[in-house]
Amino acid sequence: MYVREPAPQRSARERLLDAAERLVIEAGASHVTLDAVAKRAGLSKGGLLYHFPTKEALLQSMLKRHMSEVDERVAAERGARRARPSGAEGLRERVRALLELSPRRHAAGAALIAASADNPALLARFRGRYRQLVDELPKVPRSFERAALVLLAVDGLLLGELLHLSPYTPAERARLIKALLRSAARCRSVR
Amino acid sequence: MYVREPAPQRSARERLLDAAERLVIEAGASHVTLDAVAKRAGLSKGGLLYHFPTKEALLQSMLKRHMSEVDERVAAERGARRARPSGAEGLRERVRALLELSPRRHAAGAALIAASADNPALLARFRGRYRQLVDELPKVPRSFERAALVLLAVDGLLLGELLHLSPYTPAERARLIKALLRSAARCRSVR
DNA sequence: GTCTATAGTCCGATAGAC
DNA sequence: GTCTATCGGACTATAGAC
Repeated sequence: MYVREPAPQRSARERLLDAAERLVIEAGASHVTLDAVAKRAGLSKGGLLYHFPTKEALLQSMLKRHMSEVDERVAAERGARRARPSGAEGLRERVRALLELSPRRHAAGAALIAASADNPALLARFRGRYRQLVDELPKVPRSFERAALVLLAVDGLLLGELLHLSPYTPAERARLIKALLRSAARCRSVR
Repeated sequence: MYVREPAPQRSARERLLDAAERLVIEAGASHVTLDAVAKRAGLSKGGLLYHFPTKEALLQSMLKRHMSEVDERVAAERGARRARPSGAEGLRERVRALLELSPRRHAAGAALIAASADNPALLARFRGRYRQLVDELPKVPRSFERAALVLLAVDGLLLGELLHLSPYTPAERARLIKALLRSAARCRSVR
């Protein structure tokens, strides 16, 4: 006798988060309405609101799941090399992990930020996570700027693409990413 | 006899654009409603819609005016030095001009992008302007990446601040801007 | 847990008086 | 040119049946 299937298929909750994520990526923040999300997940609006009592709760869960997935990806990248690097060493790995994230994950993160754009509470969570990253940067006068500039350029690239105002061709983008990784690697020695 | 006052005071049209700009900066994109803009300009919604037949027309005019003002600022910076620089030389001046723009102008630009976030037509105009900038960058393999990375970092800083997810302290920000200008200046010689 | 129905709000836009 | 009044639609959220 079996215990009723451990995880027969994705739970309704997860299907809702999937649907919302797909929507925010494909249609943009303004199209993430309760109706649209529920319809896409094959549920009614009432059904959605059972799992997420408010829209903010939905966004909050999307954000949380997204950050977990990015962390897992970074941890995987880290595991494949050496354990627990710190300072600028960690930066290189994080930049690599960030840039090698699937386009889908990029889009999700950036679009989520856009969707949270006028919700200070949601953004605070994101900002806090970012601050942790900055605190791991080397403190030495020149190294800090070097490392932070790499981070800023990554932001510029990803946010620019989210907002559809990046004018770079795929070829140019590839060159930029290579340069970014080179730059991040160069930071290591200046630690 | 006088020709009915050349420009007695700001026209209703300009007052509307001012009001909309103040709103998008202070309250965020989602608060730029026709009602709110009209009220802030001391007009009714009907009055507003006489000058701007649709909301998109309003945003379009805001964008146009904003880009004109930035261009004027860059031209001023340019005039104070030497005329018509090109390539990476132009980059340094543009980066300087961009970074030295008033916080208000920064906020306006970034907030406008956010307000246009799901209007492809409006964004195309912005993207086109950006592409011109990229086309002025040096084409040489290493120089291009160097220069583009500076631009990307500027974007990252400004967009990050728009979205209120920049975690940098004012002191850190000042250090980053100095580093950015140094980096842009260094591009010149690699032309 | 999931549904339907609907309340209540706000938005962009139109119509027409002045 | 500017106003008031209002329409039609979309949104978040609630209430209550199943």
